[in-house]
Amino acid sequence: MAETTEPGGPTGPAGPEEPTLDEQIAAYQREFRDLDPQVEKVVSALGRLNRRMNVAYGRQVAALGISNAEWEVLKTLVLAGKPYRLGPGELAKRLGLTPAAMTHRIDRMAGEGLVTRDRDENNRVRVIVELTDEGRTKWLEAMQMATDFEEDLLQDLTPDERGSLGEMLIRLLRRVEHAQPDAGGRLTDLD
Amino acid sequence: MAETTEPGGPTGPAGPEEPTLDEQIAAYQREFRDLDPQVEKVVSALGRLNRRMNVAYGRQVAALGISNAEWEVLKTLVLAGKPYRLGPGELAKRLGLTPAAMTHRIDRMAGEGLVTRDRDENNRVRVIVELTDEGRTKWLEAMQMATDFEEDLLQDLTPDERGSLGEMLIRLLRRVEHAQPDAGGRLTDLD
DNA sequence: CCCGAAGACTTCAACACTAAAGTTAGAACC
DNA sequence: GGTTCTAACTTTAGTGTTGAAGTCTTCGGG
Repeated sequence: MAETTEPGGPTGPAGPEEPTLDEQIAAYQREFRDLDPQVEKVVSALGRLNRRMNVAYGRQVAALGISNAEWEVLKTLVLAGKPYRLGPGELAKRLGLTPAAMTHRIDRMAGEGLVTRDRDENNRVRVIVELTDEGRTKWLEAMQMATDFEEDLLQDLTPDERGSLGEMLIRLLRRVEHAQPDAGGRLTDLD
Repeated sequence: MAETTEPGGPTGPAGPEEPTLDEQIAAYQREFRDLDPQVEKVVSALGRLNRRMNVAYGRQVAALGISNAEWEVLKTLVLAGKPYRLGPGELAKRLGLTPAAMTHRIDRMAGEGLVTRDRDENNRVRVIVELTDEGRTKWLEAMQMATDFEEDLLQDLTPDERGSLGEMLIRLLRRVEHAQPDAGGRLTDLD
């Protein structure tokens, strides 16, 4: 059964493999004349790196029986600090999803015992989502796995390199935040 | 109507705002003793940066009347090179989604005239998805917007900095790829 | 007081994606 | 040259998300 999907050459060693980063940039340059390879290299590497990292995180937390999406909620609640409470609206805003999606996500997580959902007694319009002890434990386990992974990931960089990498990324972040006052961008994934 | 969701202090200026990157790292350190702030800074900045960038891309291509998902398909076909053809299975693999999802995505895009879908006459099990002229034009327009944006994003970095940033990212990429032989990680988003 | 308006969710309908089962065309074997 | 295997898609059922409409509480006048 032939190779995979090659309509071209008979035995070309350059099959329709997924291109490496360098191949990809070369291909873009062929198709799009005024492309700065250095810029493209940074941007493409950023994108790929993030994608692989998210896959890795997903697998790790799956081992704990939670989804990446649930982990995001746990992180957000922990970041809010004791007593680990936030309303659905605020959670939705921070996670970058709609209130409707948040409602369902909280349903699930409450069913699994990771959070509780109660009406605010002082203002019965509001709802309070609070992390349970079980939820906090899950967060801790996931956090341990994540930091181990991250430490390993940066292993090849010297402390100086880590510093300058972080500094440059923050500069880019500032730039993109400045260019984007905010607006309703949906796209999941937190850090 | 009060602030937003503050059960704590009466007028604390530190409301439940979305934390800045530094606040976030400080919060994690409070909750998780053995956290390396430098590592966390890199990882968190990476995550945030990518999220904002994806939102930005999404808005730009939306102005052209296509979704981020559709743009990924266009990019993948262009990367395949002339005659801009790939099978649904190969597309699915490169985009990180299931063949089933690919089927529907191609349906839509064929309906919009961005691609054509035909059976391979030499092997009628296979299907060939090919970019139309309109699809290629859309890609070009999107590419122009994307590169303008990327160029602007990196504006504050010197050529040397761009080079070392790219080099470090690629080192990280290699490490994460090495640690992840591949496996079936789903998570969309391409570069 | 009672009424209208605003705020904070929740519900509903439509859509996109995944996992698993189904379909159909070539390949391999005897 | 028919049976079985495999590959490449498509279909189906179930989950998660969005956008819009609906519900319920609280606030602000008249």
